Amino acid sequence: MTIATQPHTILLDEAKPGHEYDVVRRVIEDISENYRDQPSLEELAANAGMSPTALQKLFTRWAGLSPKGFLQAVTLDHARRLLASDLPLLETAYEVGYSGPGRLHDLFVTHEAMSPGEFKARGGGLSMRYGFHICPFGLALVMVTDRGLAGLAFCDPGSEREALADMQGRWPNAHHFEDMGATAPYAARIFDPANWRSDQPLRVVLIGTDFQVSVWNALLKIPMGKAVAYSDIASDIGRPKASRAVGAAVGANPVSFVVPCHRAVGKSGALTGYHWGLTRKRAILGWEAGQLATR
DNA sequence: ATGACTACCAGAT
DNA sequence: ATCTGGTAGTCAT
Repeated sequence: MTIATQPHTILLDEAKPGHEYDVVRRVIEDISENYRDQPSLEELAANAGMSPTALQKLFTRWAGLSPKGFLQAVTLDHARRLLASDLPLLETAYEVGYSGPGRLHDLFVTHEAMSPGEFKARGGGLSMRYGFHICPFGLALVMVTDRGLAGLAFCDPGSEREALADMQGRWPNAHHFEDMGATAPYAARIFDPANWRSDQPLRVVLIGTDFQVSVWNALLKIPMGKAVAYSDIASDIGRPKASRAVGAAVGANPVSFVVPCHRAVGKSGALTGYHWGLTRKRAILGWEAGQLATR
């Protein structure tokens, strides 16, 4: 069924990159609501209020993938294939310890977990610097400590307060202050694949319960372009029946995108949920497919 | 009590 | 043959 979208006129700032994702997001919503009847580029463009060629260009520049390609990349069948491919990969793939650097997540991440004591302190004695940055998926709220990246959240322009509250609530005892200068390099490093290099691994600090950390650790092992079922993660961490609890832990991941919680899907390949909005999950998955295709 | 889960069964298409 | 919806196990918060 087609939603009668108002002929919303975009008044200002159409060229700003932040608004680019706005357009893309609407198109993605459109696609995911109507993907069953294979909307044509013309229809999508009409709904978005722009010319087919303009949309084609914008979308492709954004995702590295045409709207059509994106449509396919986010399909159930596709997700199933990602799942089916090689499941043993979780067991074998990378050698990872809690401390040693390793090749994880094409982004190249070094991660360490905070001690249980530090976790219980709920951030006490920790300084968190934060900043908002435009990224391919809207606004990114980046939070860092002197030990590395501790938080990454998404939001749309206008809802910065909520995102910040959400994040700060996770470490209520920390000293939070804004410092875009400190966070900007992280944003640049994270969202531009050109900067994903092993010689400067991204330092990440995982702050959570033991169970959560083990789940996030498992997520870190999923390479780009692959997906894993919650139940697979459950088996991987040695609690085959805890898939539901795994879902909760995945959902609690404070470092979204970097810890690729978007690559966790239902056993059927269905995208079951995302703390920062299902549309965003689709966007990230589609964008990743585009990065792979362009590589 | 509550889920970003699953396996399973009954109807419906 | 498939899809949909409800149900009953499960387990860390």
